Amino acid sequence: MSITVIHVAKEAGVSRTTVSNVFSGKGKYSDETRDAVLTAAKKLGYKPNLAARSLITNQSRLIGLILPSYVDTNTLTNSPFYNIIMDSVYSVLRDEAYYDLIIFSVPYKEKLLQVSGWIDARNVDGILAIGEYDQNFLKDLNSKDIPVVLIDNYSRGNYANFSYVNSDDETGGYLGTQYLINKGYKKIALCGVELTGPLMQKRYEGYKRALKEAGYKEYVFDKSDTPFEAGMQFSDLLTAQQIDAAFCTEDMVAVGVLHGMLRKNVRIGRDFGLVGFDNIYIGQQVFPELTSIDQTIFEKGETATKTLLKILQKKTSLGSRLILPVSLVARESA
Amino acid sequence: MSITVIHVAKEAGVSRTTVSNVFSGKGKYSDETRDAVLTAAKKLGYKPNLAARSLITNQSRLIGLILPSYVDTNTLTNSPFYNIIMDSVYSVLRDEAYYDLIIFSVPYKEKLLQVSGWIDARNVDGILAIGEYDQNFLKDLNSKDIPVVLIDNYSRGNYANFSYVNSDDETGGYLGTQYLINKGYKKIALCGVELTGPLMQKRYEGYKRALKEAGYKEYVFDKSDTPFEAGMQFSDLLTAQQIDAAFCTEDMVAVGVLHGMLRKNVRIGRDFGLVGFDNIYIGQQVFPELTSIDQTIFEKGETATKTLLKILQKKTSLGSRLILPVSLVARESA
DNA sequence: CTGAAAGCGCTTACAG
DNA sequence: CTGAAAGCGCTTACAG
Repeated sequence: MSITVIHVAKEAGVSRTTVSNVFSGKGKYSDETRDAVLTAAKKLGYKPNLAARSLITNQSRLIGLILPSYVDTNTLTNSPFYNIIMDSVYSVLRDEAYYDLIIFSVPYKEKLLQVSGWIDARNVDGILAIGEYDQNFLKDLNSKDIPVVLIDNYSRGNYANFSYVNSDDETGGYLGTQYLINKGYKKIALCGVELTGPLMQKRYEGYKRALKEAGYKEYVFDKSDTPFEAGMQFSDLLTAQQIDAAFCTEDMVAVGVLHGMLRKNVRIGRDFGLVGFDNIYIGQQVFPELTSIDQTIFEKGETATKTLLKILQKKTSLGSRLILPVSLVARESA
Repeated sequence: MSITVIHVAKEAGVSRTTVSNVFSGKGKYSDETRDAVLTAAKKLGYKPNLAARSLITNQSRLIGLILPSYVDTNTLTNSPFYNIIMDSVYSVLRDEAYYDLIIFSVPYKEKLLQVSGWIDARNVDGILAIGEYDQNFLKDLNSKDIPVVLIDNYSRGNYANFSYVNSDDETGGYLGTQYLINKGYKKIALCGVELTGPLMQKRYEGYKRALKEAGYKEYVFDKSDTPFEAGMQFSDLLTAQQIDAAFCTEDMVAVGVLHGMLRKNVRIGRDFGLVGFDNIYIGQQVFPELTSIDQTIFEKGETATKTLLKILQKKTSLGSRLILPVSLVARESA
């Protein structure tokens, strides 16, 4: 037996309509009426039941966050990136409007259909999705008729319900590589994990452009492993081929390269130049500290969330494509 | 206009009661009936509306996860610990039962009341809470009449709806310190952040016990800062006082000490011994790698979630107090 | 197994 | 502003 509008109405001596109006901020009522309702509600410990409200308004006040994780189940553990995004999403949701966050992690491609079902069942109001997904899933998302904001997704196609927030990955690749060139390094490698993905391709393109301008040769190292492990293994290949600098497409790869190089007594920042991408905290915790491309992850998450909120509040329309600037943060590794 | 039980019933040629029974797995129906219902539902794209179901069953199939964060808003970003917990919670929820996860982060003490309201509004079925909270909030949680499983909470008191999952923190403190003693270090410091908290006190007690057995003197360093920053600053104090080893109550502090020491050209693992607590991944990513107390964080989250699920399924009762074992993982820093 | 009926707690027109 | 009424989509007895 929970406390409902009926009890509050009785206690406050008003109609349930008025109670409803006060709590939803709709309709008209005097200040005294509002106070009476609020006092009664407080006295009885009344909280509107969101499920009941959801049933009639067809709004759940729930935002779904979709995280990809094809490698293993430990998405958050292995990717500081996602943590920052979650923090930023949460900080906006908490401050700007009353929406709760519900997480849908996608560990295997086979689960995509299931995720789609979960979204329907919860009647989620809007979706935030990070990364790349296959076309069928995107088509499915788009067909749900709710706004979707994609972070770091480069898919093309006609998705009327999508908006996009990306970073200027190509410029990042260019800046990182150019920095190494300016520092005097000659044999500059690109190191990354699954470079075939569209996002990594952008960073790769930036690398190419900088090398081309300088007339340098490409050395590309790609591996399908956890970023840190891949980096460790790259360090063997890099020394074997007498490469003297590496631009890594993500910081965790750079941390792996750093670890491997230090183990070989290579003097990082002098005999070997290292630049990462992401500018996550671990880059400042390792020693020597990592030079990196800052992609303002927190702001990216904030921007995406605010975009979604604006669409939900009908203050803007769908279809925007934002590209956030990047910058180089020079530290000790190059 | 969404597809409801009525449409499915009509399509399958059965009653809505039967459709409901099939989807909830209750009542009796033949295999043919079930197939007919499922076929019709699939054809129409029917998904049960959880809000409607919730309204009548008074179950939301939602688990609330409460994370504390008094320092700043970036809970997840700064604490790899929480990420592992979230991954583990999610992995159990996904595999064992259909529950969705809804996150309630508590950035400021003033927001605790608000969190309480959110829990009520969403009619959450059960709660997972990490860390310490003030007594009023705990009392409030307990009064909600839903099961609560606390991780790393040492509060005493009569909370009928609580269950606890902890690690053997005292033993961890003992093992870490004893290891340094056995390695021949003489002046062994304890370094931590906000050591007055009950959890850190346990680790401190273990440190004390080991020192006492060896007849060594205590050197305690406590600071209220982010763990890494505190560690960096400890490194100055440690060298100034010619301490030759440190047991840190959390890995991130140890990483800070390590960074500071390396910057001073101290040979870690030889001239200075360093042991952390948590055994998070960063301990294997820094060089030299960190010796640490493994507190099986992932298993702790799994255990807590499974405990909650069992209580919800009435397969066990409330009030259990589990203490998970810890062990020392020797690496390079001591 | 079925079908009609009641009801979960709320919001939404609508006539006053 | 109020109050009676309908209805969101589901589940739950209950009589058959």
